[in-house]
Amino acid sequence: MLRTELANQGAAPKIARPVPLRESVFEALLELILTGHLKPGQHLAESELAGLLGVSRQPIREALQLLSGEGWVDLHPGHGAFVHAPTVEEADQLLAVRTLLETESAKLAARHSTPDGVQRLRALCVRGLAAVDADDVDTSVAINSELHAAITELSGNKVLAELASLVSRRVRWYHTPVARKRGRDSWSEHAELVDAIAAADEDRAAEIMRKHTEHTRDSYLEQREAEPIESAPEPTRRRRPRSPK
Amino acid sequence: MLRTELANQGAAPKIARPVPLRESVFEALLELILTGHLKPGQHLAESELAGLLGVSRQPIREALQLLSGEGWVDLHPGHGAFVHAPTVEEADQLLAVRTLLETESAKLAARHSTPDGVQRLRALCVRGLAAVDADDVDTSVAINSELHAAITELSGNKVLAELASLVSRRVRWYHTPVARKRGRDSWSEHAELVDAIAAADEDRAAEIMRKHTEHTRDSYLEQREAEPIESAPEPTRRRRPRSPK
DNA sequence: TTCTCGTAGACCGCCTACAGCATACAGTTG
DNA sequence: CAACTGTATGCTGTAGGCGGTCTACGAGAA
Repeated sequence: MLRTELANQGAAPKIARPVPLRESVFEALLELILTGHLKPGQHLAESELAGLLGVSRQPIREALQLLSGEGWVDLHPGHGAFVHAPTVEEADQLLAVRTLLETESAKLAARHSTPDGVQRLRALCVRGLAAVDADDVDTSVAINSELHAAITELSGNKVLAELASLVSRRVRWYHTPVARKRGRDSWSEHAELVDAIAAADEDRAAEIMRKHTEHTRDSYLEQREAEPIESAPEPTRRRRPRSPK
Repeated sequence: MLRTELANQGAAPKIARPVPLRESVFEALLELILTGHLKPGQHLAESELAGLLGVSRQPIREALQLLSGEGWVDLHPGHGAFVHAPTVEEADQLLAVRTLLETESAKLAARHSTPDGVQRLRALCVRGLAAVDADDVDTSVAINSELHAAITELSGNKVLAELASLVSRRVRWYHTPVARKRGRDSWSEHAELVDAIAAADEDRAAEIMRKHTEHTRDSYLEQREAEPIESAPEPTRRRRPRSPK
């Protein structure tokens, strides 16, 4: 994983707005966190990451700040960065907030629904079902995210869409394996949801979305004990300060 | 405004965890933005700010990243940082999201209300009313924020509280002068709200909060034309790239 | 006059270097 | 054997500097 490799991720040899290194680093580190190569609670030494990615500490620092802003890592001044270690309590709260934001989005999407927008949603539903039929879990999860993002965008409230997107990304960290369990159910709920949006039935859309996200939550809670998130062992080189408060 | 001045803002001569310069810079820049010394749309040259605050460019860069994460400035790769220029559309959306988050917080706060927590809220109401009686608008606004923060914390959902806090801070940028208009009304609504929370009446608390935030919104909308936010004139040294997508 | 092109200046993104603090460990003392 | 202290090492936070790019501006051509 060399520097050139990182910098050229944009494909085009010359881009009008060159993608700053920090964004490539951001993506790379997030990938490492989501795939579990960097475990929750683990201390992230800047020099180490710099060596690993073949860049200097500077872009690493900036990427860590960005990651901190989205809640992926915790920054403890003077102690460095640590991969955020989600607690079960926090996961519950995130899921609750997600339900709140997505429900409102669905309501607004129904209020402002357009034939064009509905058609986009239906297309995503088709692709999602196809992925489930093909047992392609990863694609199914990806399209699921796309669908939810499309609904929040259809709501017309960009601020709401941004927050929902943020929270959803965090949630996905916890419950990706859930999709394996309830793939088909999830997509039939999606179809109903889109129908409600197409009919501009705000209350029904909101209600379906609320139930939908709560189903997802329940599935997550069920299998939480089955496959708990693995954390880094406590003495991970550098300890985080007690009661950071 | 020298470096020593910035670094020693923590008051105590020796702090266990030395506050990194970037956080002091963050506060300083945010203050400059909120007070209008840095106008919306204005280009923020790193060297200039570094000279102004008496630090090197590094902490400035990191502070700008943090500010970007909270939506106060926009970072355009290769073009630098610009003070975020809020549109009326965005303000409306922020206010709508605030209503959503605060309403849910009030509902949860009523559900989880404790005598101890309610007492804290009442104390804040008393102080707030006192500030209004003394015509101390700044203090009134500050305590208003404290009260809302206390309610979101009482909800027991930290994720929700954090988001609500973030959105509220953004909102306050737009409507601080609103408080001047409807100070007393606002605090009588607060009192009702706390009563509902004390009575553990979820629906009533939610409804009061919804109306309360919408009143605030209406007041803001009314005086928006009266005192529009002043922006920096277009040619502010460096232009931001056209249509960043 | 208006458009194009070339040049100069300014600024950003990144790298390297250094000072200071935090942690770990070994030696010492009770 | 346990607790404490001094020292060494690693890491963070900040400074300063370099190369490349973008903007602004003036000269020349249509």
